[in-house]
Amino acid sequence: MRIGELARRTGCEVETVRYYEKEGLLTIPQRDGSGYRSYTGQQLEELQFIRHCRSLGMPLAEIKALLRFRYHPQWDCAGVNAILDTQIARVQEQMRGLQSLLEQLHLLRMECAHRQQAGECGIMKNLNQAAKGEPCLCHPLPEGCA
Amino acid sequence: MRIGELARRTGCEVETVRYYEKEGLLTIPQRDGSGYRSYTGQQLEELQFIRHCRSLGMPLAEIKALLRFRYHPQWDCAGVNAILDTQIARVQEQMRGLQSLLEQLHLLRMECAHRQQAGECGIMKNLNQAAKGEPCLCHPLPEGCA
DNA sequence: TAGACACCCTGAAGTAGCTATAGGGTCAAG
DNA sequence: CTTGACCCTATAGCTACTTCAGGGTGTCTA
Ligand SMILES: [Zn+2]
Ligand SMILES: [Zn+2]
Ligand SMILES: [Zn+2]
Ligand SMILES: [Zn+2]
Repeated sequence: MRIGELARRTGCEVETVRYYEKEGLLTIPQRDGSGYRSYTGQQLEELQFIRHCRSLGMPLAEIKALLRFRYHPQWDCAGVNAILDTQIARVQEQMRGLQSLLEQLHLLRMECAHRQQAGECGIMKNLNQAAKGEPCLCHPLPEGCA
Repeated sequence: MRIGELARRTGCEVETVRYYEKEGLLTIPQRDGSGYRSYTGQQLEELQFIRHCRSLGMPLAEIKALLRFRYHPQWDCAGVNAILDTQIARVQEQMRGLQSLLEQLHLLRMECAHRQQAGECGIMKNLNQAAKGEPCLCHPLPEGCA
């Protein structure tokens, strides 16, 4: 099959497929008489493997590593588990960051209940205070306001 | 003060300061006899305002908008509130995404309890199944596995 | 007076994972 | 013989920086 059909079947863009090839994730395909890429069912599976891992938020470098385990089923899977654990830790870390961000934003948002002049707006007042080095409501920690 | 002191006082890198200037966030500073940038207390506050907003996860375009409200205190603050609401919605959206990602990763991770050959590893088996278009444990939805 | 060192300058490239654009070739249908 | 759908390469753009190459400035010391 050609690149368009491959893309349609996997739900990803043609440019993305070419990008994965350039990045060394997808096996280099054969070319037909017109110089068009020609893919096999193997490569369709390979691309679906990649997209599935991407949907789990994994970076391309780690997907590359997982593909190597796919091609070497006799290898010890400890590396696979490690990749998963790393990814879980990364996602947890990001969630912690977003959680505290959300709390800060909520605190800040509550400073303005109704429309008024920006100079009187509790949000702007708070941001301007913080700019002067004074304490702010959104970062009520001892050393806050990075 | 020169750029190094400004950077030290705000805890950001010299290159970041020059970057903000290039992006039109920081007021263009005076230059001294040697062509070095020379900053005032006003600009220190401006930079601290920017860094504070960045610590709330706001993109530079929205910080630019907030800076305009800072310089126009007579404007209606509805735009300020809208920026905050947008940012809160964005963070909530990201958290929802990460939350479901985390659940999927946990389900997948549980497929392998001990070291073995990658070909026998429950994680790899699951990923390979998904690559063939078969249902996977990490995406147990009707249409899952994007 | 020469060298060392800390600081400053510009401009360009690199990061992640694509997406989009420019400028062209291939092929079947009408 | 032209239209349209598809394909190709190479390059730039996106975010928010960081890093690097190559060079200038200013002060202190030997
Ligand atoms: Zn307000
Ligand atoms: Zn704050
Ligand atoms: Zn395993
Ligand atoms: Zn899945």
